[in-house]
Amino acid sequence: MYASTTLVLMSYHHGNLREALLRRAAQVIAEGGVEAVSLRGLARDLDVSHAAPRRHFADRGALLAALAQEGFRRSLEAMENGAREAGDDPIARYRALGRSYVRFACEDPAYFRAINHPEVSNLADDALGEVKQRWFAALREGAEAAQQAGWHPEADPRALVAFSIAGANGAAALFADERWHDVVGGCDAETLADDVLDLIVHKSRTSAPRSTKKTTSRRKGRSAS
Amino acid sequence: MYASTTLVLMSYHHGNLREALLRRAAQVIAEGGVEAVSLRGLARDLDVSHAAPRRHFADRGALLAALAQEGFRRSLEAMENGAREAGDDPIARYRALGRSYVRFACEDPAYFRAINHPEVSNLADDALGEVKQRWFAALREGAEAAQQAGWHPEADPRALVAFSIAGANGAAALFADERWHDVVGGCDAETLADDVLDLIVHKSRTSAPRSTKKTTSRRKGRSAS
DNA sequence: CTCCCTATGTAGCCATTGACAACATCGAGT
DNA sequence: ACTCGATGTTGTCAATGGCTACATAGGGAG
Repeated sequence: MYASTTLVLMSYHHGNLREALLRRAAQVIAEGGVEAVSLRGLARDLDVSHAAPRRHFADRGALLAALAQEGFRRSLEAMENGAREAGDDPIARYRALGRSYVRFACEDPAYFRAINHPEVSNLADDALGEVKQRWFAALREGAEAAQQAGWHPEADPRALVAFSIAGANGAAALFADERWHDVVGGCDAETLADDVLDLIVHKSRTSAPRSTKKTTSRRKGRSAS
Repeated sequence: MYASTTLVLMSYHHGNLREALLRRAAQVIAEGGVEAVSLRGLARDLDVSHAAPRRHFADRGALLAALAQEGFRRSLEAMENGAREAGDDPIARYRALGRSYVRFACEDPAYFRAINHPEVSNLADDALGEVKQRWFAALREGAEAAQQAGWHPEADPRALVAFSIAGANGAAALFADERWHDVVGGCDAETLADDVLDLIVHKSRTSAPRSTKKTTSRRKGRSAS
């Protein structure tokens, strides 16, 4: 459980409370949503006083902002890795970008929720804003490259980006949010996600007409509510 | 301001507190988001005691659920009207369905937020669940009809519905959420929404290749942040 | 007409939470 | 050895949700 990085001095008060808070907060979000995160609750869980978190986060919003920032970083990393593995075709890369985002949302709902929670979106946090901009830039660049490679050449580039974000976020929410569990219930999330992504970024479909798809052997959880 | 239905007896304690609470709550959401809604705050705004709302809503969640229910009703009504006006072509009707939803989200962000707030999504409210099911059914039926009319005939119907919901909700969020104001800032929301909808439900494009579009003379607000 | 009963609103209470201030302690650098 | 900054602790306050007991208005039964 304690795979911490730099030989934590557990002798002192706590060690690295900041990281512990973020970790625990992510757990809490995964279990009960962003609403379930309370500074005092985290403090209790970590056996520190109720005011200890304040030394690391000015208020609840700051903690959520840090969490969202981490979420953007992770998701961006996943998206870049996905695009890299997808090869050179810009359209395939862009599809992989989106697919990686959806996968990230499914595998780490906590960070996805942190990113997309309205309470977090309204925060004015410089560091968070900066990461968000980078995230958005990656998407925009991917969309532009894909368009130049022939993806919806006639469309307004801004609409393409909006469409992509809308689709990707919507698809991700479909699987990561409690909200849709009953709607998509009973489906294999991986296959469904692939199909939805195909509808967003028309795959070069050289292989099969959907159903002989077998890229989907990772996991099938999160389908039955 | 008091266009109430059944001759309210203002002599008594308040009249129809329930409706007043819902109305005021919608205002508060529009101004400060769902988080800003507090039972006591509403009670203060309406000059009743802090426990009065409890006579009409068991708890905060019940009020939000009622609000979301109203939101689903309104949005469904808007969508059905939009589809009706769109004529007979199932694809055009489906596009109008989505377009109406996005327009609803832009014009009445309060209800859109109430519908989509994670805190509300997790509520177990029977009436709300029932309306949500009807909303979803309308979308599914529209998607099925559109598919039979030639929209993505090769796709998995479930993926089509998921794609539609994802796209519509994502697009709506793009315009109704604070979150994306900086991203879509500077664009004309109506045109952008039309373009995004075109990307979701490929319009029968008999008119022009995008830009001579002039269906968009309603309003242009909500583009500059 | 009076009495009771239900719907609705009120007043008071308590636990939880976020936020703040004052104080305590560890440990590093002078 | 002393000081000081970083980190935690205790105490406090206001706001909130939720609960219970109480009040009041008005309608219906006798």
